[in-house]
Amino acid sequence: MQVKKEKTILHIDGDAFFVGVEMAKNPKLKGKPVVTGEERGIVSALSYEAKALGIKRGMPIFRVKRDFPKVTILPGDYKAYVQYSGKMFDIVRRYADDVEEYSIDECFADLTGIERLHKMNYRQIAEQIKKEINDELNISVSIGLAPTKVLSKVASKYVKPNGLTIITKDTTLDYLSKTPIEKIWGIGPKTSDYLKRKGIITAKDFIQKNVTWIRENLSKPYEILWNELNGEYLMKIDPITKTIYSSIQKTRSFYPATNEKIFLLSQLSKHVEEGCAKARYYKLVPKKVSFFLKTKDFVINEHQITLNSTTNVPEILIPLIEENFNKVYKKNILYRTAGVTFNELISDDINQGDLFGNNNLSKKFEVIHKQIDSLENKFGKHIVYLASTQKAIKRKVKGTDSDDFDRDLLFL
DNA sequence: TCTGGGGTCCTAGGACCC
DNA sequence: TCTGGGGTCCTAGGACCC
Repeated sequence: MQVKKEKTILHIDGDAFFVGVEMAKNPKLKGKPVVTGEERGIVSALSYEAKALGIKRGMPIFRVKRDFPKVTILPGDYKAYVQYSGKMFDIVRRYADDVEEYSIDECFADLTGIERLHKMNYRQIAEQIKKEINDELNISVSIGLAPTKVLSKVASKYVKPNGLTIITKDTTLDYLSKTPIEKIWGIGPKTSDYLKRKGIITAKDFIQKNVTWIRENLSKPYEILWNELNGEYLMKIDPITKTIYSSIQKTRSFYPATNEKIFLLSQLSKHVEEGCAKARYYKLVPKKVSFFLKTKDFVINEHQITLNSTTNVPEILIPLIEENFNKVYKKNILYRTAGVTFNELISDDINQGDLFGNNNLSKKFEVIHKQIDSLENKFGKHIVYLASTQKAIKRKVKGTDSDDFDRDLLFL
């Protein structure tokens, strides 16, 4: 019988990543309470010092200003975060060939078998990676090392910030007995409630169930999770850098909630324009487009449209949404969010058009939009937009970028 | 978690086919 | 005629993630 060689998977998680980068950019902020998210009106990331004061993610910025006047409030600098993220992953690639960029501040890497090459054991390699990230980028990360991806996520979370935790076959049970089931990657509120009702409180309780019980009570993804927690490597590292989206979504909430049809339609119109711009940027076209309204009570009403010809041109998509608007809209209900999603994106090059003759029109608009895109590149976002979007740009909306206003407008 | 915005993947059930 | 078994494709919707 062949014995499978145990894997060593590394997981790195940035510590309060966005503010970590802000502190690296401006070291004077180190050790101070700092939050980002000013431009959105809610806290999107916060330093450990800010956390200690009782500030939470999602807290309105005005409350932070009012209740914690000493806290530094910064707008998000997404470009910088992407840069730091890339540099962090590159440092990991000095040691491992297979690195999966999981999110802006997290990656997995397969370290299996590289000890000899680097003349260090796994702990030393992880320490070295951490040191290089600290020294070169001036940000702090937490690292987990374990035989599977799911266990490595448990490990990296176990000590934070600036932690390094190693879980082996022998110590798995011990760590999992101290990990509440809802902390496991892939087990959300619904499933953890369900499991708790069945008496499963910790991750150890979970892995001690037998496989038959898992199959009878849960769906397939949870069986994979169960195996991973039991040390069986099933979720592979996927080193392909994902530049291709399978969907693009644009949404915005507003306050107060409203049932004003014109306003909701113009919000959707704006989202379609932005979604189309993003799709064009990545040379993608959707096969399906859906839009939704979310009520004041957080109920989502959605409608999906299958396009008979793929297009990323708003002049074609917006009328379709207008036609179908009443399928989600009810007169007497107040809405708080509107959004648009482009589904089943395919590459623009293989977009062969259709048999219905829409394609020529689409192509004409495409030419115009390419020119607008390059104008916006030069002069900034929202210098040109459709008249149907006007209402969305003009009305002051909570959470809308302030630079949407007071621009010279050019109607199409 | 009193709830922002952008994503991925899985599943149940219906339509349709032989 | 209302009666099989089995397969595929599509859709809506749920659950989860950062």
